Amino acid sequence: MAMPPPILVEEDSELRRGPWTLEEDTLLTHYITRHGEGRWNVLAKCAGLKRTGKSCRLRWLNYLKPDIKRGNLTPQEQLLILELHSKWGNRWSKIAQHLPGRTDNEIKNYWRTRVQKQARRLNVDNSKGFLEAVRCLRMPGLLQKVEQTSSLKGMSSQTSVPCEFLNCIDPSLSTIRIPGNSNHSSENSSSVTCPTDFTNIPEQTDLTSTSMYGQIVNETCNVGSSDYDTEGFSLDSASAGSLYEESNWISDEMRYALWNIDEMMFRELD
DNA sequence: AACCACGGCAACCGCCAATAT
DNA sequence: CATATTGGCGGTTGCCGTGGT
Repeated sequence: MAMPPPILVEEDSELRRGPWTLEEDTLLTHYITRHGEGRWNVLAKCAGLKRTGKSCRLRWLNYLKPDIKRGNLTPQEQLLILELHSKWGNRWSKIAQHLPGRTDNEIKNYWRTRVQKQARRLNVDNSKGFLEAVRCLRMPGLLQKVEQTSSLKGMSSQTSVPCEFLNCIDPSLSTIRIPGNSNHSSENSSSVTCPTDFTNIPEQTDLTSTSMYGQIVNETCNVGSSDYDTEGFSLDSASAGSLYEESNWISDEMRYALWNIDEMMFRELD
């Protein structure tokens, strides 16, 4: 494969920069497969790569590592990102620890390109107002979409999504009931269980069962060692919908923009 | 068909903390 | 203990594909 001309960097005579070639990827992958990762500067030299150790590390962690998950973020993952960002801010690596297979870079890009863009359109000075708006208005629609995807896949109607968002509707709310698919649901609604307290999320959260490879989890979702389960009272779909529609503290303009977010996020799933 | 604007994302940069010497 | 090196993180840049005109 023809390599693009290397960009000369001071001190190092021939360090390459820019997009990685297939040949470089192969070299890096084979080397790490045989020798493991770490000692990136040494690794770069030994692998025969004319790259900085940093560059190799980044390429491996963000692209080549076998367990990297590809494709659009699932609704569950999107919810989790919104939630964790509201809790931790721009701690991308920390947030990424809770989304198996997703990299901090990917989450950061998602946030900047999708979420912040909407914040700008809303003319909301970033975090608080916008996040509150997202929390209270996006939630029911997104939950419905989660339910739809699980229905389409013929899986259990019981879908779990961690959602402190619901606290903005009612702090004691942990379960929101949304319309179920009559094909597989014994009743007319199915429940989405959410933790009432998201502040105690364990450092190592395994959401593999909920989001890895696009699966929707049955029953409750395992977050760390404890299952989040129904606690408190339920909100039926009509109530959720009306809350969505009747949040009168928010402007029409903001509501419109938030609906656009729904469109944007849901389109990815269709 | 050509041009332009925009969005998404891979890759880089700069800083800082941890670790090695 | 001081300094150098390495690794990790968040912010930013720039390329490329796509859609609109």
